[in-house]
Amino acid sequence: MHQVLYKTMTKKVSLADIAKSLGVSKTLVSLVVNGKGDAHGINPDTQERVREKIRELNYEPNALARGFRMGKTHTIGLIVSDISNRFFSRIARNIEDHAWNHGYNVVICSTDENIEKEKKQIQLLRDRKIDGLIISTSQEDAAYFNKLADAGLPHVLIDRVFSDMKSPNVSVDNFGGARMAARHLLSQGVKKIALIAISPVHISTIDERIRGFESVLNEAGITIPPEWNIQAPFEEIEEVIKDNLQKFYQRGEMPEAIFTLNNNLTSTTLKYLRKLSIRIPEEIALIGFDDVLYFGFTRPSISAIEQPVDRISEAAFELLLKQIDKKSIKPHERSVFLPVDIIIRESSVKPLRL
Amino acid sequence: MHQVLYKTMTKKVSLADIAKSLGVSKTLVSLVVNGKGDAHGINPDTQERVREKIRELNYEPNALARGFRMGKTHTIGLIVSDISNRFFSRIARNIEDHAWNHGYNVVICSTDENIEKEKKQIQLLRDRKIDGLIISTSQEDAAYFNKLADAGLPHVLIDRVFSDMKSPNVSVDNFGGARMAARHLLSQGVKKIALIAISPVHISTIDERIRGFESVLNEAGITIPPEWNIQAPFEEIEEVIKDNLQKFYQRGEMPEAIFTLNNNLTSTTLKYLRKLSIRIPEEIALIGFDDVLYFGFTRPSISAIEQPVDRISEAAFELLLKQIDKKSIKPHERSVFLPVDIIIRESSVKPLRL
DNA sequence: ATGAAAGCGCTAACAA
DNA sequence: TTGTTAGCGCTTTCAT
Repeated sequence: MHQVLYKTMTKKVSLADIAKSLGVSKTLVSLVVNGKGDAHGINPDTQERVREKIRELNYEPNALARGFRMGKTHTIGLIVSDISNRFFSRIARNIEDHAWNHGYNVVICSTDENIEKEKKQIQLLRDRKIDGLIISTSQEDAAYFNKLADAGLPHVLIDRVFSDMKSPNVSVDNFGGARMAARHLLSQGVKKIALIAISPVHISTIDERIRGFESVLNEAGITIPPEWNIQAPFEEIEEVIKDNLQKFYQRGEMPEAIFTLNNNLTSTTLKYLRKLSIRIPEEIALIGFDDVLYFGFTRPSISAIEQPVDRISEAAFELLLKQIDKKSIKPHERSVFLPVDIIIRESSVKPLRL
Repeated sequence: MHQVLYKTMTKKVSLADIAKSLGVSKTLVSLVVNGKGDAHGINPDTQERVREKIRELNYEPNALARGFRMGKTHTIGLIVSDISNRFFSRIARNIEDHAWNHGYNVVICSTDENIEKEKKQIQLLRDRKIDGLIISTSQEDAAYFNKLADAGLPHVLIDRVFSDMKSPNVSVDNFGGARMAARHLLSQGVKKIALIAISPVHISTIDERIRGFESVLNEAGITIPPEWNIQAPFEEIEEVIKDNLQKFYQRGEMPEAIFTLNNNLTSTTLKYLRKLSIRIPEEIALIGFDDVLYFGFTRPSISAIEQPVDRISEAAFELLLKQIDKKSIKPHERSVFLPVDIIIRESSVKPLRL
């Protein structure tokens, strides 16, 4: 056995190896490796000898073994619908930074709004013993997460949340943001308004945005006709938007304004509006939920409801870390609710009719 | 000791637990858990009893322990300069999909082009025993990766590669793409051309794009004057572009065209060109390396060199998997080299001068 | 067809 | 100030 190792393999050097070659115990080495040497009153000389040997043998601690032993992987999961969506990639970036600053890695998963896939991903991450989870869920209710909470997995829901929920969560004022958009549109004198959402509508953000938007219209005595109340399944966004816009155009019955419920929808709508050479905002005004950098310098620039991505990420990570570190979260801190802003640009401002 | 566990903790159930409660051995349970029951000729009834118990006790295999024992984490690392850059978030998404299909998770790290940070990240991932690594490096030469190769860590370099390199890698024709851009610009009759790059220029993609672009200009007897050969450090892209564009504008000495070396640079340039109300393409034509969805429907739409993101990701993952699975990679497969396309849109087409 | 036992690399009681 | 030892949960020879 020994010979075999000896002969061929460049076996990784372990704690035991360096302990043996130094004639000390593994404990000792472990202590100095983890910087607990002084705290445990270990002879500075000995410590130096250990460090020397570590360098000499090129020892690399096996974090996996350590994690196994300590029940901690220093890895968190981030689950979103699509990491290539700018909103989520910015969140990912922010969370990654916070994680890095605290010695954590983050593994990302995209669900494509597929609930079964999402559950599988969560289960896999749990099996892999991640220390915590930040998730923008596609599920329909809080049941699954209440179970997660009971199971003691630190996690926080972001973006999409549920009202009756134990889990810490951070969300934005989707309802209020949508109301801002509606009021703004109304102030431009438009009455014929279309709305483009993704289905399933059970997703809290979408639901709230729809309700907020319609609430203002209703107050003004306006209803969105069914054919202008569009819902596109995640995989069919392109087709649905394209088809509907074309239909409007051909029939000559176009809305005066469109409210799109996320940045992806906004971009896609913009794309097909352009293809049809429909003038924005003259023929159709456009405003979307969720701002994206380029909206600011497109021609026309695109109005949007801006979400505080940095604050979302920061709050989420903080909430997660508290759970991981078993620090208490006061009830009123458990749900972080952030305001949004409306950024009015060219796309939604109707030219003055003199 | 036992009492303590017994009393309070809802200890996770382990293989041993279900083995004990069934009066069988851990081996047996392990075998059926891993679906090797039949192969080892284990009594179907026994197998069913085990499965039953697993359900009853809600047993969840500890993938961490398994990984520790087997020396495999089923996790790969993806290191890029910035995951929120659309180019990389698309790559991430693609790689994540491939990984998921093969039972792997991916942990992402953004380096901000910081070499020291990158090295720390790699080291951390190695300590965490990831099975492999896909990286768009910011390093200056292949030395580090040659060492990685020697150390036996499966990895593949993407996007940015080195010529003298052992590591499998996948890159695109940066040189050729830049030449296309240059030829196109020349065909529009422009002679006064500026180039905006990120520094450090040692990054292979940037270097190649610059060389490719200049080679065509040189052939046409054109040189880019130093003040139009702009290099922006990663953290100062905004400022540098803004300042330079302003300078051109104020002095009234503007180039007729600008070539930007990545999508971020293109967007930022576009942004400040607009702020200065400089007309594109009439006053300044613009073409960038790396295409982004919205370039297609901006007004004007933006010309760009398009990279085959899907193929990059696919090739990279395949190359990585082969290494992880210890399958041989033929020498000629070790470097995947992909073509790029030029997409000519409005921003780079000069109006006819009659 | 099933079981015993060793061991992956590390940490933490407990001893000395 | 340092060492002994017992696991963490799993897989895998090698026995039976």
